[in-house]
Amino acid sequence: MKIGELSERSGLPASRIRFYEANGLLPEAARAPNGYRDYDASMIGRLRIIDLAKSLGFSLEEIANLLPAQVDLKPSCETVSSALTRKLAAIETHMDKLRETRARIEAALHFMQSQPDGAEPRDMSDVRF
Amino acid sequence: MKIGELSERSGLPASRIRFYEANGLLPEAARAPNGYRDYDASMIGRLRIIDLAKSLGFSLEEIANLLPAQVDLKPSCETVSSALTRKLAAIETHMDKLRETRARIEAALHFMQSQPDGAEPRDMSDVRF
DNA sequence: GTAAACCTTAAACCATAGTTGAAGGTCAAG
DNA sequence: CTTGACCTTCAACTATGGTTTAAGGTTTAC
Repeated sequence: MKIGELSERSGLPASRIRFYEANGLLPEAARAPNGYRDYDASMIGRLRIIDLAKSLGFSLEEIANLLPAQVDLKPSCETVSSALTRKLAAIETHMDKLRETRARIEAALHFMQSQPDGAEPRDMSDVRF
Repeated sequence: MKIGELSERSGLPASRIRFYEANGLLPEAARAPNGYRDYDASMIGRLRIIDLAKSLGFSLEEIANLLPAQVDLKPSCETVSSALTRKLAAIETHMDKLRETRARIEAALHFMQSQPDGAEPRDMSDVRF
């Protein structure tokens, strides 16, 4: 399969497939005698895994580290599990920050509501949230 | 007060103060006869409000829309309250997305654990999380 | 023979929030 | 009078991440 067909079958532009290869998310493609990339059908699955990982919040760099570029070297279940677990922890951290910001915004909102109607928000400069 | 003094008193580099003015976060500064910006003490408070808003997750563009550049035109409590309320809603939306991603990662993790030891993660391509 | 598909490399794009530099004007001290 | 500190404007650069496009050159297909 040439890159154009893989592109059609995967729904990704060929430029992106080349980019992923150049950045270690895909193994270096085998080449036909004319120099064209030559893929087998398993690449479609691999591209879907990449999409899945992206949608779970993994950066391309993380994905490249997780899916080794050597075709026959596959990540162990432990490698993947621990990456997922770490990503879970990162999400918790992120959510904690959002909760703290939410609390500060709520405090600001309550402060606004406790102020007389004509108060000037600029006076908030003395207030700490 | 010249920009250098405002810079010292506010803790922000003069370059940033000029940048804020150029981007509509601050009113156009009054000018001394020599062209130098001439500030009064209220600017310090205004800069602190900007810092506060940034720390609550408002972008510079949002802040510029919220704090009109005309010195004497001040946002009403309602304007500020509704901006805060909208930001709160945005945070909830964001947290919902994180919760969904977290659930999908957990599903992937459970799937991994249910797999035999030698299973190849690349086979996950058929699985939808 | 010409158009479409492929190749490479490099550069541009998007957004955000600035910082830095160049070229030049102004001001206080010694 | 001159040196250095400060001021002006405007443009270009920084960084991050993921793409996309452009330019220029083969190869294949009809």
